[in-house]
Amino acid sequence: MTESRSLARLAALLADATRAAFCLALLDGRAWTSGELARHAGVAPSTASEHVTRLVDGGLLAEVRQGRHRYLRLAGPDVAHLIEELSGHTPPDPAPPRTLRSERAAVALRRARTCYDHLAGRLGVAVTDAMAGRRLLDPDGGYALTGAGRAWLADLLGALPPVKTRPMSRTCVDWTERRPHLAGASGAALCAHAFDRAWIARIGSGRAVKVTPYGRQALADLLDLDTDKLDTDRLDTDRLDVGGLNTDTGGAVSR
Amino acid sequence: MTESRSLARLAALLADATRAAFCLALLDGRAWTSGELARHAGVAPSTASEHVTRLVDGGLLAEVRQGRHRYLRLAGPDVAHLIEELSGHTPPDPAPPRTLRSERAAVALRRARTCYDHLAGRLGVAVTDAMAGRRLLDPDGGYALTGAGRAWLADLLGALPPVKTRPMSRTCVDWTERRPHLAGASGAALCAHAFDRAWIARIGSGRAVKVTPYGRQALADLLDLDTDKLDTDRLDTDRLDVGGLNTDTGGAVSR
DNA sequence: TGGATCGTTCGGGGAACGCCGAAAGGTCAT
DNA sequence: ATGACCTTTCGGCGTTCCCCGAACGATCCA
Repeated sequence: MTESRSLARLAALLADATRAAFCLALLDGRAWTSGELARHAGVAPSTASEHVTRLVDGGLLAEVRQGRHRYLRLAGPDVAHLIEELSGHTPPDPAPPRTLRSERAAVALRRARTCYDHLAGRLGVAVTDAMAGRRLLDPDGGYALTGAGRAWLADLLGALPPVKTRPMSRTCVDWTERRPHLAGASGAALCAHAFDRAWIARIGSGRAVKVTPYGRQALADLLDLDTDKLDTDRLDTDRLDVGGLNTDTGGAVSR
Repeated sequence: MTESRSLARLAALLADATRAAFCLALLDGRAWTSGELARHAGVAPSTASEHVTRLVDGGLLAEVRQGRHRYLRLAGPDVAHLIEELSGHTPPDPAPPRTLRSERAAVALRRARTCYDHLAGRLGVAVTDAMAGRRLLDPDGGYALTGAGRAWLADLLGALPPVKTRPMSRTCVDWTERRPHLAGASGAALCAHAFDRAWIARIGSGRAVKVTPYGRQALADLLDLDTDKLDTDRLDTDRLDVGGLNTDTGGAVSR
C-alpha cells in the first residue's frame, strides 16, 4: 500500500504531457536550460519552472545552476533507461508529420540519433545487427558481449569501459524501430568513440546525428556496414508504417 | 509533442495509487477478479470497475469474462517488466511494517516470491548467483545464458524454452533486494519447472512462495544451493535496512 | 422463482492539477 | 548604474481526476 503510493508518485511525474516532453527532449543526454525546455514544450517559463522543480525533487532530473541559467539533465543512465522503456511501450504514433520541416526532421531522427548516451535509430540498429552478425554480440543472450566482442571493443577503444552500477551491455528497444540496439556501458563508450573520431556529428540542436565521410569509411572497415543503406531501409519500413496509405506524399516530401 | 502525449497517457495509468496497487498485485502472474482487486486496494467495487476499465483500454491489463466474474491479468511479460522496472526506481520504503501479521508477510515476501512468471526475492537472487558462479550465466554480459548454461537448461527441462518476442534471459532488479535476478524466457521456464516438480509452492494467496523439502534437496543437488541460508541472509540485510534501529523487535518478530 | 453475489453505470462532491500573467529577484553586459 | 535577460513566486481560473453511494443488469445457486 505504501509501495503503490511511491510507484504512483513516480509515474505521476511522467503523467503530464509537458513534463514528458521535457524528459524526451533531455534524452539527447545534454543539459537544457529551463527556458529552452519551456519553448520546446510551448508553455510559459513560469509553468516550466514549476515542472522542472518537481522533476528534480522527484529525482528524475539533476540541475546545475550557473549564473542566471538553470541547466537540467537526466539524473543518470538509469533514468534514461526508464524513459526509453516507457516510450517503447507506447502505441505506435498514428499522426503523420504535417509540415515539410517536421517531416525532414522526423526522417533524420529515424535514420540516426542518440538515445541518451548511445546510438539509436536505423544506424543504432544496423550497428547492433552487424556486431551480432560477427558474433560480437549474442542475440540469444540479451545481446551480451561475447568473448570476441569484448576483445574487439577493447582493441577499438584501448580498454573496456569501466562498469560500476550499470550493465556492460544491454538492449534498448527503440521508439521508431521497435528493434533492440546496443545500450549500456559498451553502447555509451562506442557512441562516445564515434563522436571523438568524428564518425558522427550532431545535426542542429536535437538528437539527430549524421554519419560523416570518415564515419562512413570507418564503419565499412570495422563492420562491413554500408551506411548508405540506411535510406533504403527507411523506404521499406515507411511502406509498412503507413499501411499502404499515401506513400506518394511520404516519399516525395522525404526527398 | 504527440510523442510526449502518449508517454504521458501511459504513465498516467500508473500515476494513481489504486491502479498502481492493482498492477503490483497482478505481478503475481495470476488472474484476479475485479472485486478481489477492489478489496485488496480498499476501494468500492464501482471505483475498481472504472480503474480496471481504464487499465484494460490502455493495454496494460487483459480481461477474461466468465459468468459474473471479470478476471484480470497483466497483458503480458512486457507489461510486467515495465511495472518491475518502475518499482525498481522507487525510493526505498521508509515505513516499517506495523502489525505482526504484516511483518510475517513481509518477511516471507523478501525470502521468496514470484515476480510475474519468474523467481524473485532472496531465493531468486540466490539461484541467479549460484548459476553465475557455475558459469551458467555471464554476469558481465547482462546475465545472459552461456553455452554451458544453455546446455544445462536444456538438460533440465528437456528442451530450451521457445523464444518469440521476449529475450531468452534478462535481469530484473527487484524491489527488496536491489540486485539482479534471472528473468526472461529462461527465468520463466525455470520457475514453471520448479512449480511442476513441487520444488516450491505458494503460501496463501499472495506472491510469496516457500521451498518444499523436495525443492531443498533438488536445489542443493543442482546448484549446491543451501536454501536454509536464505534466513541468515535475511538477518544480515535486515540489519542494513533499519540502519541499526530496533533490530531487536525485527529479529524477535520474524522468528 | 427468489435471493445472493458480482459487476457496471450514473450523478455529484471534493481535491489536485496545469496553466497563465503579473510582479519581483538575480545575473550579466554595456 | 541601467537595461536586458533568465528564472521564480504568487494568485486565480478552469479542468480533470478520484471517490463514493444508489440503482440497475447479469449470473449462479437453491
